[in-house]
Amino acid sequence: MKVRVRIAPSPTGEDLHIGNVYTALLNYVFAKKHNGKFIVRIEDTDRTRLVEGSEERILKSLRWLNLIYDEGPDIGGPFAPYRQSERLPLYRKYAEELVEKGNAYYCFCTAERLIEMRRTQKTKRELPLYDRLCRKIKPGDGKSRKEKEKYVIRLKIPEKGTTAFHDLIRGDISFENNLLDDQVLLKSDGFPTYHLAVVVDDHLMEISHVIRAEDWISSTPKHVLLFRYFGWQLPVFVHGPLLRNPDKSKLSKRENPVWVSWYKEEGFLPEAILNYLALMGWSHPEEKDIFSLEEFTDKFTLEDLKAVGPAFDLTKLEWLNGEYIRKLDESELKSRILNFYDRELPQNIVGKSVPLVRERIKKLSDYMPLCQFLFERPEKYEMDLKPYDDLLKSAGDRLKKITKWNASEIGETMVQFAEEKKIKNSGFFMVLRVAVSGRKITPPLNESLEILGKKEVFYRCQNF
RNA sequence: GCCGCCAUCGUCUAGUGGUCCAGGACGUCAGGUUCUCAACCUGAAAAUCGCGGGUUCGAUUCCCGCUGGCGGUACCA
Repeated sequence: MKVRVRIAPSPTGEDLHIGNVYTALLNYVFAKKHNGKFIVRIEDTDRTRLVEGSEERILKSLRWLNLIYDEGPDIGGPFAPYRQSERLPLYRKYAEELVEKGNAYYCFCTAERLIEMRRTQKTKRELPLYDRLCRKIKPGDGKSRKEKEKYVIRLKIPEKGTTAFHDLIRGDISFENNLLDDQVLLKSDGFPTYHLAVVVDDHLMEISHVIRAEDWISSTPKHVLLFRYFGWQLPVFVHGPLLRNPDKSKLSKRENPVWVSWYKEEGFLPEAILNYLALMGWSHPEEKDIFSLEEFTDKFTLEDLKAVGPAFDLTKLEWLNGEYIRKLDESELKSRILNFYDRELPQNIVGKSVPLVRERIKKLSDYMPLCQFLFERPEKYEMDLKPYDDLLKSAGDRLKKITKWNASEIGETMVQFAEEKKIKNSGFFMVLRVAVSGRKITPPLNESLEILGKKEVFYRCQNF
């Protein structure tokens, strides 16, 4: 079977949601593994929730993450367009076809009636389903009424029986038909609902595997019914776990950063994010925690995916990110840092500082707090330096005399100096550190002084 | 409420009838190293395998029930 999978983000948020990244990763990896196609389809059928620029940012984030898609709204493909708002006539056509076949019907109920209906259902403790009033309208009457009245098209759910489907990781799942709602397929604004659009497009785009999160399980029977009514072949359904907040609720922006842009701004590396996500619901056969996307692709199988919703743990992501930073070679890390801070930083200083910070930062954003003093003189000092005025000045004088300005010379000189002054190394180095950087936590001192240069160090020993 | 999915250390997970008084990783704690902080090394604590029944010579592993968590229940996706 030709493998074609898709992700279907809706442009209703600030950016790509990290939960969508997870689903995208599963789809991407599955496609790559089977030499299939990974497709992005934008599901922009809800005009009320549409967010300006969202689609653009979603696509940009996918690229940033290196989840490169083969077909999509901006790059086209054999089944274009890949934006549902540009496929409207299609959905109408198929919805009408269903009405024609008797598997769907026009509904003229107003929003007010539906609200009222649900209210009574609630008080009578009945199921909150559409009462199927318009299902009784004769087909001919429906056809003529729709010419002058606002209407939607609803799916006709069988009154009896069950609708079942097979999920690749959860097995057989079945639902009683009498618990299913006569779902709206075509809204009164002419846009399809997700349910219609997803089925039509998945079929038309020849999607072989529908890999999505588990919150779609309960609407899958409606999709199955649609596939059947149309006489189309069912894709393989795979419902992965839903990422959770620490309290185990569905991952939300209230409790967790969810937008990819946040992770980018925080200095997480795309490869670390993907590696971390790969650990959700799946584990490497050799119990490895760190592996590349290629290796993940090689070892991954959908069947091994667990159905439990894992909690998203930023702490572990940070650790993993640190591991990835340490694996980067110096020039690569240098350019990532330079890239991360859009403002102009002196390349040579960043380059020299890289070996000093590589083991000290977990995120790219950790760089500046640690290295700011290499670029500008400290404004504040985390320690009162008054008592050490003389000490620092004479240390400055001593440093000035060094002819070969390098870390080891500086180190030896300072150790000797501390000895002469009968101060403990650790105490002395701390005073010097704060004088030069303003901070108690810095990269190794000698190397930092080397980078700063003799003149600047001398200056900072005199002025604080 | 109803329907559905799920259930191993705090978190991510391994394991599947005996080799598991449950293994790894993050985190935590202690120690080592050290000019600070990291990194690194060593070690420790941490899961009566949600509870109760079965099946079995034997269940974390199979079955049932319960409980709990989560999801769905829209002219949102």
